[in-house]
Amino acid sequence: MTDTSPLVLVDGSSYLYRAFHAMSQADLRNSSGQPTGAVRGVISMLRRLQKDYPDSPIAVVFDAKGKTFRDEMFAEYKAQRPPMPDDLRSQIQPIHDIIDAMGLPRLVVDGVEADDVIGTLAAQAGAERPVVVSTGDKDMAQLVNDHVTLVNTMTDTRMDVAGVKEKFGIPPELIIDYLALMGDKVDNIPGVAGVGEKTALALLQALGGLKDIYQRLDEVPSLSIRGAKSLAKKLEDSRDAAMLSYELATIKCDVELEVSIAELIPKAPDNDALLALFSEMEFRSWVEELQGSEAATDVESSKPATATRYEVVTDAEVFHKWVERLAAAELFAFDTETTSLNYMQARVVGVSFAVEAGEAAYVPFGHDYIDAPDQLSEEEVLGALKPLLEDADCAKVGQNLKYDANVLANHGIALRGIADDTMLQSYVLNSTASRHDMDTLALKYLGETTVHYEDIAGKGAKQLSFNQIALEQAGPYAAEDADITLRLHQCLSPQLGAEKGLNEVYRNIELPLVPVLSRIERNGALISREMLGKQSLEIAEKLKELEQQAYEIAGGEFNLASPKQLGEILFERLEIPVVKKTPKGAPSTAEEVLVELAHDYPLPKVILDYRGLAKLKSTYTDKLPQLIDERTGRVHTSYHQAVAATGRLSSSDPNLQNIPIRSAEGRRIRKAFIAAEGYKILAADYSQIELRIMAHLSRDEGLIRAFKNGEDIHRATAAEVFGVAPEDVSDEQRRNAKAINFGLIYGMSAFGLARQLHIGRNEAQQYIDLYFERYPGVLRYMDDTRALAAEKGYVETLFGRRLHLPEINARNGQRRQAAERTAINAPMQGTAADIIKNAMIAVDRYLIDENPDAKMIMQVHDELVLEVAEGQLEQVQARVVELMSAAAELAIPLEVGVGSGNNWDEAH
DNA sequence: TTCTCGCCGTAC
DNA sequence: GACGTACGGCGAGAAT
Repeated sequence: MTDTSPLVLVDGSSYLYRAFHAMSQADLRNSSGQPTGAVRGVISMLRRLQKDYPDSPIAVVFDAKGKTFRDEMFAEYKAQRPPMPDDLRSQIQPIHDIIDAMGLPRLVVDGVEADDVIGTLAAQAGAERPVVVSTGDKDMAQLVNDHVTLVNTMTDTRMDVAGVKEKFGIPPELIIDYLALMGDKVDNIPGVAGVGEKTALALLQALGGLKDIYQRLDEVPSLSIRGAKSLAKKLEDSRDAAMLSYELATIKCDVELEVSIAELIPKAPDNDALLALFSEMEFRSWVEELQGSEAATDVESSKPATATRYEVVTDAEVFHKWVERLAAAELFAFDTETTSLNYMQARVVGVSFAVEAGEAAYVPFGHDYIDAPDQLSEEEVLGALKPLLEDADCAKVGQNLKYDANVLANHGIALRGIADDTMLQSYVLNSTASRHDMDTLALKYLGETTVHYEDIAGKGAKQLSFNQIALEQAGPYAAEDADITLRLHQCLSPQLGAEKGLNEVYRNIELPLVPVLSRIERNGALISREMLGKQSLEIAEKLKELEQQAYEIAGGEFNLASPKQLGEILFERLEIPVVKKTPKGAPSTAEEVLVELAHDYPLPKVILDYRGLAKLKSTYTDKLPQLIDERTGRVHTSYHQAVAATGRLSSSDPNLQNIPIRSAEGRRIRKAFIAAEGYKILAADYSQIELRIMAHLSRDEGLIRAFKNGEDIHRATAAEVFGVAPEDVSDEQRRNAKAINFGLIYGMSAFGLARQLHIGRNEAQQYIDLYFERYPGVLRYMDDTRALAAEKGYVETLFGRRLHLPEINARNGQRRQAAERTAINAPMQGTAADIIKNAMIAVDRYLIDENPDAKMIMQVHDELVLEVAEGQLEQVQARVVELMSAAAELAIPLEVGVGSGNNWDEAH
């Protein structure tokens, strides 16, 4: 604890109301119906404050029950306030309990309001130490001075003296006068009748405080204020009310308190109590966090926090000492700082390292703000590091090293020797956790609050790039990244090592995939700007026509892209019956609804066509060309390896995994994914991989037989379910069987199937019953999976990847059922993901070892896309199919379909 | 002007 | 309400 850590005073009552109203839309409740929104809001705000001011004394202040001195002063004070809603009242006790368990001092003083307690404590702190008042109440601005700042933790805004002047147009000293003139409807402070915000401000700016205004009443009529003539009389009439309002609005700063600031030190949290309270409220992520960090906090409390030694290295001798140290180390953590998040454009401007926990260095070489100190040169730093970074035997750990590998490649450095990646360690340990970024992991596993990038770089339009950040700030931030990475590694490696299956997924699949993905990303996909541009223009023409048609039918113009406006036109003006509603109760205009309405009305068809084309244009034909890299002429997606809970990759900027294929106009976009001169696009995809996995996992004889015989699986299913010979299966029967097959993979219910097939629920249930009768192994597998999930709390893929299902035993039926559906789907989707990842590693190794003129350019869940020199097409194609088929040993063959052509569409 | 949320639609 | 996993564009309303 230092003397300069600010005293933090939290206006609990103001947050209580604000959180309640902010969260009321969502109507959060736990499964026993207890409302929890305000609890969550208030507690998350306190957690943020704790993180922001870890060493500060703190008080969380609430209004006392019963009358206050203001009520004695003015009987009508706050008389207009409606009684506290029951849903809020019932949340107060839990909030108090949680605050106590968090170890935070909680204050309630009879006869006064929270504001007054806060004002008094702020006054007591005086100039001794800075005070931060956390509140959502603007009235508190009167407390602001050189030592006191206001923070609204819900909106993350701060207000100091200058901030008050900016926001209100007057200094803090005049805030009470301002409130007295204006009055306050909510608190029933009368103010001066007829004076609102504008007039109050003008008066204060022209004449000074309330007393001055009343002394200079004669000057009022000549002021250039609207209604100045009658204003003096209004003021005169309300003189008493104004004086009373002034008293009411004044925060009392001399309340007698039984505690002193020195006593406002947070205690260690009672984690057991917290766990029970969070569990009761069903705050899942906080429960998880507590459970995950138990080990960490235990360790922490038993020994003092390690002091950190972070240095900025600008001296050649010191730098080379570090390099020697890195070379001699068994393992080191490192991180690059760069100019951009775009890995193709980013330049490295500094590198940080850590060898021992708590100690780290940042070596800048590209910071170029005004008056930046002298730094070592890029050549000297990267030149000395290159041998280490490229040495496969020199073990390194990082957080999301794919990014570092990509940017180092921009400097001609090929990163090797990736011993561990903490992001992937965290992901494999618990893929259900929502984020695996370093800040989150540091808090979760180390109990450390890290410096956030936004803290030092700002945010929004005025965000600085890293090379513009002063070394005083950049150094500790960058060094901390390396230090935290190393410490995370020390924490996560043993956890992973203790789980054989998880460790294998991590070692054999995720880690080796990193350099493979890096290469695919950097290879990029060649797309034709011309073709997409032409398509955009043509679509624009068609959209214009459709728009005109829509206006004619609707009898007026409206925004076709607005579901709200469209809903009004369709269901109010045209009086078309509402088929379905959105979860929020608005009439749905979703595709399936419009398709149905299109039978009977002309407008829905036009809207459907419009939407389809507008989507293609904005998301694809307009957007993709913007993402072409200037130098390579290609688009370079980012594959995310720690996002999808099932183990799949995801892709963004651009997302290459949802390029259209189902419509002709959509396929035109695939035609724009072309091969370079002399090359062809090769696309290889697994056929029915998830159903094959289901056959393998369930060991169902019928399903296995069908796949072994190479049958058309949907036709075979139809033959079984509908009791006809395979050759007699009608198109409709096959279509229905296909829907059943997909539905099974997704854990679909009879209701879902009925909706999909537009049949009755009973009929759908009959299909499902028949299916399970014909494929009893599948039924057994599904039952077993649900049971196992409920018992263990997770499900596994064939390769041992785990997916945690915290809600599998939820009392809330809807949530539990959702978890059960995930339990059914995840082993199949996840095993498929494991398999194609294995295949990618194998194909990559083949491309490197045998060096054909070919490269992988895309992965789309069950498909690999390569760009291959024409002369080597057949050879590469054969090998890719072979390697993909051999990526897993199942009870049935893994069939791979393959095609090639001048573009992605032709390759299908 | 910028941010967040809901809705919708694309892929596998 | 009711079918799993993603990403992303747009409108609308809130915050600024």
